[in-house]
Amino acid sequence: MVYMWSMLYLLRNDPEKIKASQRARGLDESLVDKALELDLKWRKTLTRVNELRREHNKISREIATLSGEERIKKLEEARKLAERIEFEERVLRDLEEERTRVLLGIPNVIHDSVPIGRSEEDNVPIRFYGKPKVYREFLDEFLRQVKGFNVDYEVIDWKPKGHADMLDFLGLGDTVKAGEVATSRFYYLFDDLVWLDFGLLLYAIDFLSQQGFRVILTPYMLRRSAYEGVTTLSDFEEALYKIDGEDLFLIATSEHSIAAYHMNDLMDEDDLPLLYAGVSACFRKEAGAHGKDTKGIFRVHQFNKIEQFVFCMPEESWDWIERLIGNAEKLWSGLEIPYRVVNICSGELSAVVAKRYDLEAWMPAQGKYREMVSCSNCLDWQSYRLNIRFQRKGKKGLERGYVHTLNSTAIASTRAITAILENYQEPDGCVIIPKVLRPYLEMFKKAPKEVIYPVKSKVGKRN
RNA sequence: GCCGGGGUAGCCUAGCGGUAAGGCGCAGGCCUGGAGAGCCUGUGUCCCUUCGGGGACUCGCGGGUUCAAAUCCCGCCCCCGGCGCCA
Repeated sequence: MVYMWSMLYLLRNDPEKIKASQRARGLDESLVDKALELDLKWRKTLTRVNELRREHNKISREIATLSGEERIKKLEEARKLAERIEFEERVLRDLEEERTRVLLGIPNVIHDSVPIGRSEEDNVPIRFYGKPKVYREFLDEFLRQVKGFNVDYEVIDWKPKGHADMLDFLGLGDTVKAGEVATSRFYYLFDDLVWLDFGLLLYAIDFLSQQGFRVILTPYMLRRSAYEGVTTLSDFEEALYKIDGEDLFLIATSEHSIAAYHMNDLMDEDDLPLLYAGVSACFRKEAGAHGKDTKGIFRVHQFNKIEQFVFCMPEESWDWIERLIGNAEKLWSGLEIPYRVVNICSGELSAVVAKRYDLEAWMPAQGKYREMVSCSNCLDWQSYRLNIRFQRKGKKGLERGYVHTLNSTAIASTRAITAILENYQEPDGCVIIPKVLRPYLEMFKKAPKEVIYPVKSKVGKRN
């Protein structure tokens, strides 16, 4: 069995598969032919260089045993050969760089089960949970999003407040002041919402640690060389904050620091899978999102997140993606928040990912299902770039290859809070606390236990 | 930040201008009633192959000197110890 980098393997053995993936993503498929040609040239050149080097090594070895005329003659010969080798090596290096550049630029090859499509509209819902509260005016919109599934729902005649309005109404959040001192998309949260934030995180790590996930706190910054292994170049401009004057980037998710944790590692098959429940703040520029979700805390530059991360054997990753989305569903059905799981279409997938499920919570005030969880199989896209390998006993001694990596949100705090503020909102604006979170609030004397009520701000500037 | 020591194959260790030595682990083979011990071979990356094998590369990373660099020179990264600073 061959376990080379899957992209190079496919290029040499099944280039049509890469082309089909490129087409499905709406990208240029001629890159594949270009890579194929470069690879062929590179291999030919390498063979030639190897022959020259062999000759040079032979002469060089002879020189050590010679003296006088003979030695001088061979020295001259070696010098000339070295010049030629230098030239050919430059050609080789250029070819290799170009081939690598093209290959690294090709997005992950999508899985057969990924729906072909261009936009959000082409994502395919596969499961629904819960009984959404649907405001009468959103009924058509809701039915459209249910796409023929038989989903039980409850029509309500009062319009829930949006989560942004709820921050003001409850007096527990301030995005205006945050905008003044930081920029927009930041927030101050107070009291009950802080307890709720922590409660959500604790709930998630308590659950995941019982599923065999190792709880892990990670660096909040990574150097570029590590970061290049986990994401695409465009993310460095669009998503990541850079520390001024230093080779450091704030992490957008602990997925990145966890993947990087095993950079250059070689794992025994017996050690896999490795399961991690990452705990971290996440920092995102949201550069391409002007005008979207500008109010409130749905889309922010900084939030807390519990992340599931798996390193596994290649043949197990398609099983693991189902288990990860399953874990996320257990957490969210535990919260009793209505959601649907969608299979993300080819055109919406990032380059890193071969397949992705999103878990989208029903948002009663928006009349929409909105993304809460993103669950992805990255195959060897990250592990190749980070050089994370496994070894196993094969027929001819040890076999080595690249592990597969997967990641999935468990709970991202601010988004989960928005979902709770809208789904657990009573007509009077109070918010019931999901039962499953209550144990994690019990331990704090001042934390809310059953209901979040509006408060008058002690600062008095707002409300 | 300063001074010293260090980074060698999966792990540990030698080598300090002449083409990576040794040990452990692991795999295969011999031996055995079986196991162990012992002995032999192999052990990273890549290319070519008529599938027998042949060859190149690899000593933290990147340059330089040389016919030849793990070894000498320059820059950078990381680890350990000490000093300084510090929650």
